[in-house]
Amino acid sequence: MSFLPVEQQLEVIKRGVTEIIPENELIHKLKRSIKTGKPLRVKLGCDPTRPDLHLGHSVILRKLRQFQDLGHHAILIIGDFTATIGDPTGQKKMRPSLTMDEIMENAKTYFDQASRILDAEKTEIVYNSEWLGKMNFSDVIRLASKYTLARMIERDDFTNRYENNEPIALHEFLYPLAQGQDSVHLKSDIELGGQDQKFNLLVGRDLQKIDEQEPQVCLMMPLLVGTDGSAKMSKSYDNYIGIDEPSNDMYGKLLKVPDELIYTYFELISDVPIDELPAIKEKAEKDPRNAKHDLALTITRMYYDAKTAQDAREHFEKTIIKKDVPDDIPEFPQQTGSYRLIELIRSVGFAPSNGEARRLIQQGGVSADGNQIKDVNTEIHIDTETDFVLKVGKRKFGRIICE
RNA sequence: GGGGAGAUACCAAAGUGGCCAACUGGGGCAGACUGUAAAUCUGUUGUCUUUCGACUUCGCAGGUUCGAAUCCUGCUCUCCCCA
Repeated sequence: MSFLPVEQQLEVIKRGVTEIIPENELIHKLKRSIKTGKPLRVKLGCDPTRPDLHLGHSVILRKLRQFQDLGHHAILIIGDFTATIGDPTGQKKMRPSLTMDEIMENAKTYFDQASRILDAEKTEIVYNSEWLGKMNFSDVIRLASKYTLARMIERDDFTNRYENNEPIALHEFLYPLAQGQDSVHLKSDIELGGQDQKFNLLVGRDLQKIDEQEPQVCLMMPLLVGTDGSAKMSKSYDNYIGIDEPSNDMYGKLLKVPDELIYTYFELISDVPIDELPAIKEKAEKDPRNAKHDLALTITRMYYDAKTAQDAREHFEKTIIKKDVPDDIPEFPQQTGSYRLIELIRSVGFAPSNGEARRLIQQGGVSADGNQIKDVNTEIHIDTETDFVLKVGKRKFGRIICE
C-alpha cells in the first residue's frame, strides 16, 4: 500500500475539521503508516436509533470516505449495544432504549444509506455488542472504576441537564465508557466524531492509555447548521435535508439555506475539490443567488446524477419562481360523481383533516387550473371529461381525472 | 428513610369550579412580498360540521358536583432539600 505524502494527506484530512487532538500524533501516525505501508484504523461510531440520514450526518461520513480514499481503513461501528442503553450526547432528554430487532433493522437502513457516501466494499462493519455484550458485571465495575464522577460531569450536557432539574440516569455515565471501550477493543488510531462528541472521543483516548495502547487521535467535525440557519441540522428541529429525499425537494431545501452558510455547505458536504473552494467563497459573497443554485445543483448531483439535478433546477424555476405548474404531477383518478372540494383535498392526502382542508381554502391556498377557489362549499363534479390540476399550498399539485 | 414541588396541546408556558378547545411565545401551515421554500408583515393552528352547534383533549384510574384542566381518593412518573 502506498500513501500520499503527509502534507497532502493532511490537506485533505483537515478540510472542514474543527479540532484534531493532538495534531502532532496524527502526523506521527501518518508518517509511520507511509513507512510501514500499514493503513490507519479510522473508527466512526454510528447510532442506530435514527436511521434516516441527512446532510448533517454526511459531514462525518464524508470525512471517513476521505480517509478511505487516502488508503486508510474505515471501521464503522454499529452501536447496537450502546443503543440499548440510550445515548444522552447532545440531547436534552435521555433517549429511549431500543430492542435488538429494532436496532438491527435500523442498522441495515443506516448502512444502506451510508453506502451512498462511503466505499461500502472497503468498510469494515462491526457491532459493539460483540465485545460489550460479553462483559460481565465485574468487568463493568472495573471499567467504571477507571473514571471519576468529577470528570464525567465536566461534560456540558450533563451539567446543563442537572442544573435544569432534568433527570440523568446512572447508566448514562456508562455510555462514554462503553464508546471508549470500543476504541480499546478495536485499537483505533483515529476516531471521528461531531464536535459534540469530543468528550466521548477523549474518554477513548484515556481508556487506551490506561490499557497501555497508543491512544487514538480525536478528530472533530463541526455540526452542520440546518436550513433554519441557527440550530444544528436535526430531524427533531425539522431543519434537515435527508440524503434520500426526492431530488426536487433536496434542491428546493438547499435554496432555503441562509446565504452565510453557502460556503460552509460546500466545504463540509460537497465533493468539490479543495482548490476550487476559494473561488466558491468569493462567489458566495458576491453572487449568493447563483452560488446557492450551484450548491443545490452540486449536492443534488452527488446523490442523484447531473441530469436529475438539472431537472430539479428546472422544476424549481418553474413552480416557485414562475409559479407555474410542474411537468410531472401525480394523478388522482376519481370515480364519476359529485364531491365536496374539502373531501377531495383530504382524500388525495393534501390535508390531514376536513378542518385543515377548509382552512386552506379560506386562506386562499387552493386553486384549480390556476383559479383560486375561496368558497368552502365548492362541489366538484367528476365525469369522463374531468381533467384539472388541483394545487394546495405552494407545493402540492395533483391532476384530478376520471377513473 | 423524612420533607417539599410538579406532570397542560408539536415544544415551552399561563390557567386553580362555569366567560376554557384552553392566554402567550416558539414551531408548523396559508397569504402578501422576495433571487429563494430566507427575512418581514398578516392570518391560522383538536375532530366533525356551511352557520348554529356537537364531540374528544389538560400524567393514569376512579369519585364529588347541574357543571372539573381546576375539588377529593388511589396510582404512575419527575425534580428539589435533609439524612
